[in-house]
Amino acid sequence: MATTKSSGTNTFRPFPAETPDTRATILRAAVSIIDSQGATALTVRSVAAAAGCSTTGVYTWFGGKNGLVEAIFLDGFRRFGATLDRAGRGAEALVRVDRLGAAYRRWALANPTHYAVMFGHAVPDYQPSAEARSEARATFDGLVTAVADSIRVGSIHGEPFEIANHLWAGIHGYVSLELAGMAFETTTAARKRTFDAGMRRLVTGCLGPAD
Amino acid sequence: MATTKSSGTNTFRPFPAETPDTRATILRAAVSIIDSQGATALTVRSVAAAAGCSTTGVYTWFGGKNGLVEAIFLDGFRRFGATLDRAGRGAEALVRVDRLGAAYRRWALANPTHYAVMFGHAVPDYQPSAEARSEARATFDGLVTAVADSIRVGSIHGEPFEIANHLWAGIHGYVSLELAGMAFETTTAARKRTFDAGMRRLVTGCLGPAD
DNA sequence: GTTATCGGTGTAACTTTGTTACATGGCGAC
DNA sequence: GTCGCCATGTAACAAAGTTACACCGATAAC
Repeated sequence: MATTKSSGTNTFRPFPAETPDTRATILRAAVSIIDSQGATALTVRSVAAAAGCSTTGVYTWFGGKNGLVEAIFLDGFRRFGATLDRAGRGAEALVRVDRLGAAYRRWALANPTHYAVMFGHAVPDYQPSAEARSEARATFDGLVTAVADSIRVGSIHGEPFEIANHLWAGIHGYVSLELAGMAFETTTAARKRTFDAGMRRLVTGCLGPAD
Repeated sequence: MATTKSSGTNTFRPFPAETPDTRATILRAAVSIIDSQGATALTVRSVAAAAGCSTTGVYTWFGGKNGLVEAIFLDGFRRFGATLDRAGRGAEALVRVDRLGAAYRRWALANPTHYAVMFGHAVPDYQPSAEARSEARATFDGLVTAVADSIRVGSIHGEPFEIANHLWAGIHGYVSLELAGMAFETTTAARKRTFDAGMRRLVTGCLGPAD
């Protein structure tokens, strides 16, 4: 039920690092498991064992497996958003778009299960709550506006928000198909070339007027 | 182990419709469950009950749940491919592309769980085998070449295969985000408008030279 | 005609996993 | 010092994938 209890009985904590912070420990263990062993290995028991607590701890701090997965979902979007923010700094308009696309693909390929939890149904039964989806979208609002701003000074015409959304959909499409094993290319180098060409094509489609 | 046993003891079957064909019955039941109740409800027991047999039947004909899901996977691509084939007939180049995109989105939204099994990890533990992925790609080879052919007579330049792949990725990106609840628009009408605009933008990106 | 073999079937059990009930213990409040 | 809260652990329950085993009917062999 109660999913956020970060401030427990210890109301005065001069050094927050001292507290065990069971919730963070469990979440770290869960992310570690899902990254290293996949979604199937993410069981309440395995998480509890890795976190050094009993299964009850997962229910105390996350309300159940769903709550834990939702925390993984949100954690993923925060990290993903931070990575994209870093990649999107400096450089000029169109270069920034290219870098964001490359960083997007790199992060997704490096964290395939995490990405699947965020955008697919990697964990059965789990559906992100409205709040979680909203926060996920908020993460992308940052990206979307960054892209839009970087684009506005370029040679692109059209509504910035719609263009950023279009780029997002296209990039996600390439990455999602590649992760699903549906890419036609057999080598990673070839897939990267295809992705890069796709990025150029996507941007090309945004150079003209909306229609 | 043995997944295909369509020819059993009855070597001579003057009227194939007479045979019970347990395998087809089980598969039909599974597809029905996954379409109407989602991936979570797809249990070996529920499928067996719906098919009017015991759980052993699923193991006899599909080798286990994985084999059953793989059959669903393949069945989905066959139906999906047939739908796209129907939608892509007649009409001229760019119109065909638009119709294919619309049919693609319509099928995916009408069969969300099935689509998730085919392109996401809707069922835990299941990973399509190499043969299944190959057959799925073969289904799309039909689409890809159809698109490429329909495009070749149009005003589009570039390698047909790459362009068709690009359109596929873009369409899948929009549809996949919409199915994940990540679309920014709140009404289905608005989402359709965004998708249509995206289709135009995707095609626009293919009008110029490759780079 | 009798018998052996093979393959599809059902029952029942085992294992894993999500979940919950209940008892315990530590900590602050009064 | 006592009470109450709440995080925790143990143990149990229910659901689901899987497997062992016995059964039965048809076909083939003799």
